[in-house]
Amino acid sequence: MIAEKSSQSDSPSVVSKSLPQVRLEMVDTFGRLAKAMGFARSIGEIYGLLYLAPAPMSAQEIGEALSISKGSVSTGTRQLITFGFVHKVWLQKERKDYFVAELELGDLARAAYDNIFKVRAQLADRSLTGMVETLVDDKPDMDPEEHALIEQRLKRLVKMQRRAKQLMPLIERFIK
Amino acid sequence: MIAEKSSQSDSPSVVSKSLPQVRLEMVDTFGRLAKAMGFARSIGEIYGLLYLAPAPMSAQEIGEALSISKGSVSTGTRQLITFGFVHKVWLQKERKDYFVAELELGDLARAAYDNIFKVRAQLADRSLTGMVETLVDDKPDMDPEEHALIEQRLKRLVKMQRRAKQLMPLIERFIK
DNA sequence: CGGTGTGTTTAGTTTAAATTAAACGAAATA
DNA sequence: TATTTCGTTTAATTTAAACTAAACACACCG
Repeated sequence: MIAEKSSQSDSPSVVSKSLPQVRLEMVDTFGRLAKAMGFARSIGEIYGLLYLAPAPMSAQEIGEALSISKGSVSTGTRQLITFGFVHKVWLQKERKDYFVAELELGDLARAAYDNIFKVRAQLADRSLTGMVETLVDDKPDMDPEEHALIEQRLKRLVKMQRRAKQLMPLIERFIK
Repeated sequence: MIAEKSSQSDSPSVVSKSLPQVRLEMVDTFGRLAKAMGFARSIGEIYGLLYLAPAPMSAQEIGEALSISKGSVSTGTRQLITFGFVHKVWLQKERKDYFVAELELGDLARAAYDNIFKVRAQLADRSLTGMVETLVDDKPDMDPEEHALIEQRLKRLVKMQRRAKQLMPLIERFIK
């Protein structure tokens, strides 16, 4: 038999108050999305949970809703906060932290852009520069033809990177 | 009979011909990049190897240069080919496949865009649509206030997605 | 037909990452 | 000060992904 909707009284192993289907789907969707972007699934799930929450949620509530541990909630929320996807709120008199999803889509996109795309672009930039330098060092020991070929291909990459850099402010204008 | 390559000058445990430093760096850089984008590191390494290769490389050569197994080379090259980053060539009379990196930067960017970004966008699209439908199903059992709130937030997402869609042709124009 | 040189697939192993449980620490409460 | 209640951190476990070795399949050649 499958999940009886409303048994007279709640049996012990049943989740205290199960979420509506939409919210479960949102949790799942953001969980997948996070994973696709190289983050832990739970990070996405927490955000998905908070995104449709009618009120700020405590760490404990989050853990129970998603069946994950205190520790995971702690590290997950911390990450989300540093990325700017979530913020803490303090409810009157309460000792607990409460969490709220950042809904402002512009802010969200910008945070993602700054923290992920831009950083990666810089890293790529640096290593490309490094390779150009290395090629100079390698030159003496290298077949001249191979050297020329590699030089030419590195130049391609530099060119591509320049193009990407042109694209960036364009995107920035769009999402800010 | 297992003929070792040529007994004259090769010591057995030494890699047949070690790559110049630049090429090693390229392998490493693309390996990292791939990992950062959620792919297996080896995928990136294969591409990095081929990108600076003076000639098409066989599966065996790739495996030896990167010290990875036949199987990894096989699955790696397959992925790269389906993404359009690499293609096979047949050298005259040879039975083996040889691999070449796709150098055309436009093609590369387009392939990445089509195969990764666009696909993800479509997936997100579909699940969002699904959630809107689910919300309709959920409505009867749901607190009207919560329903309204969720509806409003789903609408935000839809709006954001519409913006993202506007951005896409812009990017396409740029990279094609 | 074998036999040889390929590429692919599969089952099992290894490695890396995410998650948890438990210890710890800090603040509030009495 | 002792106690409770959170939140964070650490060590250990679990889970997932990548990788390998070996079996398999296919084409070609004798």
